Amino acid sequence: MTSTLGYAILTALARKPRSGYELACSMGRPLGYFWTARHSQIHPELQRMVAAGLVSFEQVPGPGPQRKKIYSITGKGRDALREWAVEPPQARPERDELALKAYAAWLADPAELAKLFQAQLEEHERRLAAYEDERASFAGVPGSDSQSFGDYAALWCGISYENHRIAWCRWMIEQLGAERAPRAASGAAWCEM
Amino acid sequence: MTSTLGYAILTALARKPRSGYELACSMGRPLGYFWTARHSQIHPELQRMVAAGLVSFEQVPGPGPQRKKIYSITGKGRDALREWAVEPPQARPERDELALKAYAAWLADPAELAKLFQAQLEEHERRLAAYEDERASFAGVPGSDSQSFGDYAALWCGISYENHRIAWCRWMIEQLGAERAPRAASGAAWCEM
DNA sequence: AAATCCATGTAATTAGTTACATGATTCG
DNA sequence: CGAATCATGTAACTAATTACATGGATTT
Repeated sequence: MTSTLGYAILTALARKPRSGYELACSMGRPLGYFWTARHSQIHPELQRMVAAGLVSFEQVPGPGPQRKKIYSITGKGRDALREWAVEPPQARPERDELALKAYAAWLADPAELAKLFQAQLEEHERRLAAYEDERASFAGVPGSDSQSFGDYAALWCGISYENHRIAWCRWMIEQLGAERAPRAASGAAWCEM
Repeated sequence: MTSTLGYAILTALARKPRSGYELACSMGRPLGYFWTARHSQIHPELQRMVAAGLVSFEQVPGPGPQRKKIYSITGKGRDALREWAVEPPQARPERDELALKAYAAWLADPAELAKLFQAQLEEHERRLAAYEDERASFAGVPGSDSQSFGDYAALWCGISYENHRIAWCRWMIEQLGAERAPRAASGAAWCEM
């Protein structure tokens, strides 16, 4: 019915009403970890969704030229979101530029590539630490019918993903460091996390 | 210099010369696992890259209206690829529709959502099995200066990713099955793979 | 006074998908 | 003889980014 961005907006509005600005810049934690959009994409999308009856808005006198709009999800929007949530995701092909660089690793300078993977590793370690901090604020797994279950489930996914990425970066750095030295297949340790 | 698609094409042509058709449909294993494009995107890109001197082509009498073109990477193309390989990847924001659905899980029907994650789980298990098959054809880790190191590195990434995804899907199914029953935080087993 | 934040929009461009268009060869 | 495969291209459209444009309120 709407684009995936539309549903991303609906998941945010289902939690609490927001302005387009808030949607755009608080497309940081946790939503921004798995879906992002700029305000230039969000504002037109909100207009379409108002026209489709999925969201409504209310003008409030916020700063700026007095034209702050607070958007809320409508009953129709909530129904659409509920239906969408259980439909299979449209298989968007994975595009992983770092994997592509790894695929071309054999003709690159190993030391330079190792530096690149080191920087990526540190970035993923930073993200993992931030996710772990957030996880620490949960006392046990929320029930699957509670709002915070969504937060927790997405966080679980993020932590698992960062762990995978960290393991791969470490392995790459190790391999690139061990230039020319003969390597044994590391047996049971292969792909171990 | 070129788009990322251009570099994806160069990584393929650096291994062996190919026609546009072969590039398009053999953007299956292993390249297709982390970068894909349709022929309608590949043909114009090849034309641009010929103009930029990154690839060259040779007409050969293949089937069809005799106009099969075999593209090869040029010295300039190889240099560009070498440089690109060690540059930091442009952070393209992650867009994960399944994580988005998980984030909206609290207002969806748990049984239906579990079915969805079950289907995803099976898909990832199929892929993992295919990757493991490919991995079995390697006798140890190739040296980082050999062409097959690229294959192996990308495969490692793929296997690790599928393992992460499988673990998350299993956890989601478990949580969605345990409707309403009180859940203990599964302690040390949290996010365990 | 300048910078930053809050706030909303439009325009231009790039990337990517789907559909349209053509045509020879090979296999059943 | 029809379907699938090999082969190359263009056109239309959707999604997303970057840049342009405006302007009040708050902080330094």
